[in-house]
Amino acid sequence: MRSEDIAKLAGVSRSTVSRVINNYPNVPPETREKVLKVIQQHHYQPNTYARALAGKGTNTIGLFVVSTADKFSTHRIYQNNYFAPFVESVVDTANSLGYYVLIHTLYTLEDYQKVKQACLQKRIDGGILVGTRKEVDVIRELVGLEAPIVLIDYDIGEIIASRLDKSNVSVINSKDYDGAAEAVDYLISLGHRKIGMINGSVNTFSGAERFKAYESVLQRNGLSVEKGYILNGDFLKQNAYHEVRGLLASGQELPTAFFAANDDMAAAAYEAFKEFGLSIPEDISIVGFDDGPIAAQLVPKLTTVRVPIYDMSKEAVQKVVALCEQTVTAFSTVSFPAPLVVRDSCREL
Amino acid sequence: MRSEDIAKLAGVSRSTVSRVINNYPNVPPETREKVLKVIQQHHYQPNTYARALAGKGTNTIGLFVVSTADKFSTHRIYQNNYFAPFVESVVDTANSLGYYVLIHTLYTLEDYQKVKQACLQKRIDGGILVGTRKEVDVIRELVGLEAPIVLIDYDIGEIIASRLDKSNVSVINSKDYDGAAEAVDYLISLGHRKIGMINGSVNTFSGAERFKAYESVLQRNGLSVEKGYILNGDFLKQNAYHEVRGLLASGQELPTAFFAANDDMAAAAYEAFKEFGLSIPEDISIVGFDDGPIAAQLVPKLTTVRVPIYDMSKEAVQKVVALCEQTVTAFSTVSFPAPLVVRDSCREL
DNA sequence: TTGATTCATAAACGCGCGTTCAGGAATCAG
DNA sequence: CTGATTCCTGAACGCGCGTTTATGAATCAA
Repeated sequence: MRSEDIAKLAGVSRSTVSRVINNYPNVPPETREKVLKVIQQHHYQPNTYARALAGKGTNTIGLFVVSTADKFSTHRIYQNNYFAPFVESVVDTANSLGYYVLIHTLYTLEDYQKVKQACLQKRIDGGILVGTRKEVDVIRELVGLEAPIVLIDYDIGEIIASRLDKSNVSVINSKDYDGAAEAVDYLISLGHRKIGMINGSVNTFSGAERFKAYESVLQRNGLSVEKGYILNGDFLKQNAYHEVRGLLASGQELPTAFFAANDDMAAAAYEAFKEFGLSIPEDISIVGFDDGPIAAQLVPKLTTVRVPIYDMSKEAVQKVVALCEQTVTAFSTVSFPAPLVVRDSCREL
Repeated sequence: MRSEDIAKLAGVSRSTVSRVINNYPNVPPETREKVLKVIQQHHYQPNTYARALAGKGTNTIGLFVVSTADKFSTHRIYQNNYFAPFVESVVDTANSLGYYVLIHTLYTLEDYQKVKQACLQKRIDGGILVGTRKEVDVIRELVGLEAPIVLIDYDIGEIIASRLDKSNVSVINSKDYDGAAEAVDYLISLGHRKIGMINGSVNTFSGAERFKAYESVLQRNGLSVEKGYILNGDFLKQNAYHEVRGLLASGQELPTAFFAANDDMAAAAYEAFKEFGLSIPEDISIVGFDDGPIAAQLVPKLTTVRVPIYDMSKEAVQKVVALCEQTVTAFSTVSFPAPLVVRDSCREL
């Protein structure tokens, strides 16, 4: 069923059908009614690609989720308590704005080319990237495309930032440094002096910021940063679990508190602690990051830093859509606050 | 950058460029090389929509995830231990076959129209639906479309099944009835006589099958089906939690074992039991369904029925892609086995 | 009644690409 | 050397739709 068929059935020309569909003003009510009726009856839907080709967009945005694990890993990222809400929220927001979401997972550095490809092919009107690694020079790769791009959780350099208004790249992130600093400050205020860290991937914006804050706050308070207390994780449960067990089994003196770079790894620590007979918060305190769904489900409830995932993803979609529809032309950087949420996983020493 | 630009730069006609891109045999090696070089240099990518319009597909499949919750609910479905792996696996499989995935969430009955729309608009070459409700007459809505459709977790009637080879609709599901029967049989074999059920949405294929099996097995063993022991959930944690608490607080005699229609609701029962001082499996036994990631993470590890989610979603994508590319023309129904995985959440009476 | 203006609509072009078809060059057989 | 064949390639058409432009009808003012 093409628009020409509709035109014939309605006794008008194809142009008129098109004008009706696109809400042109200069078509008399009766004609409009007549055409709409035929469209309804035959369940006509304009061909997206012909439409796109003729100049309309495609109402499709790309969502590119960067995995810290590799494709063959058993750590599945959409089970991750950070990405899952992102995906869901992006899809819902986009749908409610009449947009479709093309979802793609990025495992390797080469996979980033998929973003460029999708834009060059005009497959998407714009794109959102979540969890981009720092070593990828995304800016240079993506700048200059026609499609607007929003990077969630990324930090562009100062220089590039100053020219951002001319770029097609916007950035949305949370104030991870501040949130992490507040978390560590909180532990210190409770009397903790030996504080361990369970790191996320430090080659991501979030991973790096959270660790930097940890180091700085310790130093600012005259506490030493013990290498042995820093566990290297990757935001995923499994590795964190083994790292924590390793420390616990080593026999060395333990920290009295841990700061985990995300909730999943904190949950892994919960398990390891339990297996070694350590109870939270009596024997050991812990703070997480993200405030994803598991945070409040853990026993005891996890004190953590809240990342406003829904707000961020909503903002990202709205931004991309606005840029696609040119209701906005300025690109921007938006930082959401990341406050500490105190629950039951820390005790005063 | 259009193919005509490439043609000019390479000193050939647009037709030749097209032939190179689409791997036509009748173009001499040198010419091919020359054109490919220009394409590489200028990062040319053919416009997807022009391509689609000219007869090629779009290499895009739709993934429609049906939510049992409503859009404004706080129960987010992609955090659900059943859907998240599905989404991830579908995306990965599709990408590895060179396909893109358009993801959509279906909340209301009207939302099912989105599936038809996407097909009619030629936005997708084919579609996959997960978790379709029974009351939706999806068959009638979707049959007759040009695009192939795969329904995961659905049961088409016998009559329609016999004509399935002429239809565009295929079905993939797990043998939920058998799996559930095995689970309840197992509890009975351990000596349990009072077995409760935590139901999922019985308006879905899975929900209905699992409950039917529960009833049948009890009756076959001469056990009565106690209304009071049947809790009505919706596959989501929160409601199950309140239902279980309600039963525990009611003061009535408790079952010695529960069969939960999925792992998430079993996890909710874990919490409720713990709060009422009941330990698993000493005081009460429980079996779940799905064998999602949390099953083995729960303490004690959950005995559950394994649904081969990755296999099913992989099969679904391969099926759709094969149908899109017409390497296969027969539509089919595939049922995967759902075996009981015995862990630590049940004890012998 | 006539010229000027508005309004409704159809014809025509372009979006970028795949593919068919025909023509020209090159190769071959005779 | 000539006619037949093969090989290569460019022109032309169509995919379905948005939009511009032109045309003809209808309305208005004078």
